[in-house]
Amino acid sequence: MAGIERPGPLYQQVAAAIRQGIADGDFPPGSPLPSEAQLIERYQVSRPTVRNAISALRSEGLIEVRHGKGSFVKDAQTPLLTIERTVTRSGKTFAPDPAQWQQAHEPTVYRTTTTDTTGPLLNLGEGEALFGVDRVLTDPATGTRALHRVLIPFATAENAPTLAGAPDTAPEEIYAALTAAGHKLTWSETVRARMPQADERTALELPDATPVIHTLRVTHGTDDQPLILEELRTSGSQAQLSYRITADSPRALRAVRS
Amino acid sequence: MAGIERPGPLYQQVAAAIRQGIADGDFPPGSPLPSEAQLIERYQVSRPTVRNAISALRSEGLIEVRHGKGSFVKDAQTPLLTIERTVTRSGKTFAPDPAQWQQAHEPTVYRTTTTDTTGPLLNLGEGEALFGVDRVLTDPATGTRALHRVLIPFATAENAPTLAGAPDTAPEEIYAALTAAGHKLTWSETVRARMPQADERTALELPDATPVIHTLRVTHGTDDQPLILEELRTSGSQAQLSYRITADSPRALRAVRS
DNA sequence: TATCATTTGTTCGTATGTATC
DNA sequence: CGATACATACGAACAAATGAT
Repeated sequence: MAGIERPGPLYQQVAAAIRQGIADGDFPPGSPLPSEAQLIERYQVSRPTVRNAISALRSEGLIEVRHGKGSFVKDAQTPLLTIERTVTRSGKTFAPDPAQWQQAHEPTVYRTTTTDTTGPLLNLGEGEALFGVDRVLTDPATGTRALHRVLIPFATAENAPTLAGAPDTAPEEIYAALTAAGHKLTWSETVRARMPQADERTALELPDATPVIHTLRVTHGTDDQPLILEELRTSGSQAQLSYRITADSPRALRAVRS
Repeated sequence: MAGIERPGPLYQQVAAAIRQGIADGDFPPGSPLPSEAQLIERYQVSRPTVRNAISALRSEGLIEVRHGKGSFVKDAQTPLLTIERTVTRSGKTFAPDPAQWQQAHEPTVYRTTTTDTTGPLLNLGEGEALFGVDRVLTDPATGTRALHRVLIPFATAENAPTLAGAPDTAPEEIYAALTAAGHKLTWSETVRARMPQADERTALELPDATPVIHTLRVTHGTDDQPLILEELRTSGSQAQLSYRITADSPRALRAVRS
């Protein structure tokens, strides 16, 4: 054994030794770890033990393993992209999300109905008709991807003539259309994090051990009536959300459940 | 082989079959999966293959494995706890976070200095002196835990007499003290998600495949001057954050980096 | 293009340790 | 205490990706 004496499972001892090596700068960010064969030799353990140790480090997000090449230390992941979630407005026009999103494809427009998740948020029963618009967004500067969805109840579309014909409008312009229809808009938003589903992992091109940030934003009009629902999913380690907050009098807080 | 013919690694086929069983309701939430020995028998594969499949499902957060007992289907985890991040005020008093936090221990008060993360947020150089206050919070209704940290620059404490003597004050009262000192407060907050460190996993009592939601909140006073920095870390699957947003004129957005 | 060495991925077999009931 | 279930550990072989020859 080479420098391993602490108690606990062998593979954890190996993992701890490698962790220490990373912390000590023996393996700087981006550099390769010793190969499995070398780790076997160095710590005098079997291959399953080495692989178990590497698996532990990978699920901590500390290293990245590439088939046929080796294991590499991830660089301390400062989020590359900041997504500003505060809504800004100049007169009657709303500023777009300052992230330089590009659409990977044309938006997908479809019809659907409320579910037990979306129904309560829109203050509708189950089975009510909705327009849905899905977009895959890309930030070309960082390569970060995001999935964006807008759900527009038929009732909302009917009251804002611009929307009924073209639900695949940018969110800023939906806001403007709703304002033009006489609404004074406010928003409520919830944020949660979870591990991605398999399809999300491929759609967002997520590496291992990367959680998904999931936001639900409800746009409220006059009398706090819910008008539309937006959903945004993106990488929790590549992107961060940003909010600006001002103190407000304690109106009845809308309870937002998901 | 029993119902497995798709291509790809064997363990992925087994994992897919179990996933399907969960989706089909063969294994309802909370119920145990067949034991390893039974899965070996059912799919006619070796023990490493079965364990590999189970490991994949575990890292997706689909199942939970308990030593000596078995593997259990996790119930679809709707966040149990909503943490309202909007600041509300009545006159000169600020309302506390409505989550029913209890302190697990007395707050830990210490002195520290700015780092390359905290310095820029507070608009200070590196090595500037700070008070630090750490708290472990618990929501008794759900058992959800959170780690809260307040960093108070000495310069801020000196200008708000109440703070200098007792930095371990509840955030609402810090806000009130800063308002009393003549500041009109605004806040900027960033949210990110990542996998927990080992110590966070134990402190927050996180199960496997659970990401951490990490927020950084800067309180700004007159002239957008940064006054204090708050940090909140909690489970991304047990808790969700909630924000209320009103459209604002496009002032210079404070770029918040972490 | 083809081949080869290196490196990680998958799969089998087997034995023993430890937690739960 | 014993039976069951998961955890750890060793050994061995072949597959697949990568990069260089």
